[in-house]
Amino acid sequence: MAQINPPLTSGENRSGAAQNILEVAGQLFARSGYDGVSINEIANEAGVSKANIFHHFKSKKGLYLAALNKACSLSAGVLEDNAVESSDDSSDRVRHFLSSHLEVLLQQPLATRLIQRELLDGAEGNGKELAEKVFAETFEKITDLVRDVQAQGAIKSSIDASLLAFLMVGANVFFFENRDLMAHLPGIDFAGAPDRYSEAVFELLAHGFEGQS
Amino acid sequence: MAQINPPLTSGENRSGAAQNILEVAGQLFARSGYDGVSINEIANEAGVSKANIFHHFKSKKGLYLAALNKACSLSAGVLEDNAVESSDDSSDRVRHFLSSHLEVLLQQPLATRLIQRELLDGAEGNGKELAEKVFAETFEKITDLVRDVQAQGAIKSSIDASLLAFLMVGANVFFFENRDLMAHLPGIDFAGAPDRYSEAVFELLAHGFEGQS
DNA sequence: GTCTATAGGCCGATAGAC
DNA sequence: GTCTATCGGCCTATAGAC
Repeated sequence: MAQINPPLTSGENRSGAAQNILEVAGQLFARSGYDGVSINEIANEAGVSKANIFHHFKSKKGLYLAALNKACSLSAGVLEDNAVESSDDSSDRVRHFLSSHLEVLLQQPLATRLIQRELLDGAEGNGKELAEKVFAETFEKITDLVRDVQAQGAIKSSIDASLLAFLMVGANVFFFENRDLMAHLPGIDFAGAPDRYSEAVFELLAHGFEGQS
Repeated sequence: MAQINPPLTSGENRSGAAQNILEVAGQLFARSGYDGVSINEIANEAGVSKANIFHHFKSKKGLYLAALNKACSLSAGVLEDNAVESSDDSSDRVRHFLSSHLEVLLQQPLATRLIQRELLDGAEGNGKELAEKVFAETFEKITDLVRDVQAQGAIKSSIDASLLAFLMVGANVFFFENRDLMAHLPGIDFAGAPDRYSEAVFELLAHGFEGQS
């Protein structure tokens, strides 16, 4: 299937110095947000001069968008091959998606955080559409998967596929966002254990909490 | 029951002008984050001079913390009376908590957003502990509720109460965070309908997606 | 309590040498 | 491509009149 939109660059066309700047900028933007980082800080951390940054990127916003672009490219690309392919028996595909989606989020915490941050405070017209596209694509992918499994009869036909997809993505994103906070909450035994979390979420979503077992 | 910690002030002890400043600051900080708002902007929006802000609040950070404090007070207080009290039959309490918790989030979008933002990018040592306390208290409240209902037999004993509580809070927070984005996603019919969302989430969590119904 | 005026510093961005 | 030096502006915060 051909790419329709211009491919996200993710920075591999740039010189070594530019790549270094881009990576450092991504880290700092993910940590502190666009307004919370100065070009000076990026320059110091990257070991280059401020002017050099403006040589490789036309403005602070341009640098930020390049970093966001790279993050979106990373985040969208990995899920592609990982989660939809396991064409075993039907309901295992849902289980597999849940765990590998969370794995993707956790393996690229900076990219995930940058995208989450952009969804939270992105001003309309900057990179927000980019982040929203990544979100929408993930969401549609899993909705399709749910509908597929549903057609095979392993998910009740009365279930709203969009809702189930939304809850699955939400469960994973919420885990990612609060993984540090969870660690010092009492009585949570899945805090540092995403695999156990994924499995427990699947069991709960599959069978529900009502009953006597 | 006596308050142990010093009560969150929520701003009602302040003069009219100070309250006005505090409210405007809360709105702008919620929208753009701490670094994304200047004292000048707050002063203009509030119709006072910059110096007047520093008369009522000792610093920008002090103003921010006051706004965060107010938001935490609002967010923690409302849930108190609203959700745990309905002592009807057991599993209805879970349903009721789900919908009224979401209602609280949506009725105070600025406070909710300010707290969510602080959880995302708060530097350790500013107001992050405050926001974490609000989160932790909500979480413990619902965990207790789940355990309670579980003891009455309406929730399987095999379910991890912490996990169910985590998922419920997460489902609501995720809805809140993405309610604007959802509106232009295809195939979501619960986008502008939190009540329908709450009910559907309850049904799914209660009975699961597996089966033939 | 509220204002105008201003201090002192860091900001994003540019000029120009090498 | 990389640097030093610098510009004009906006920032937080303060001084001091009223």
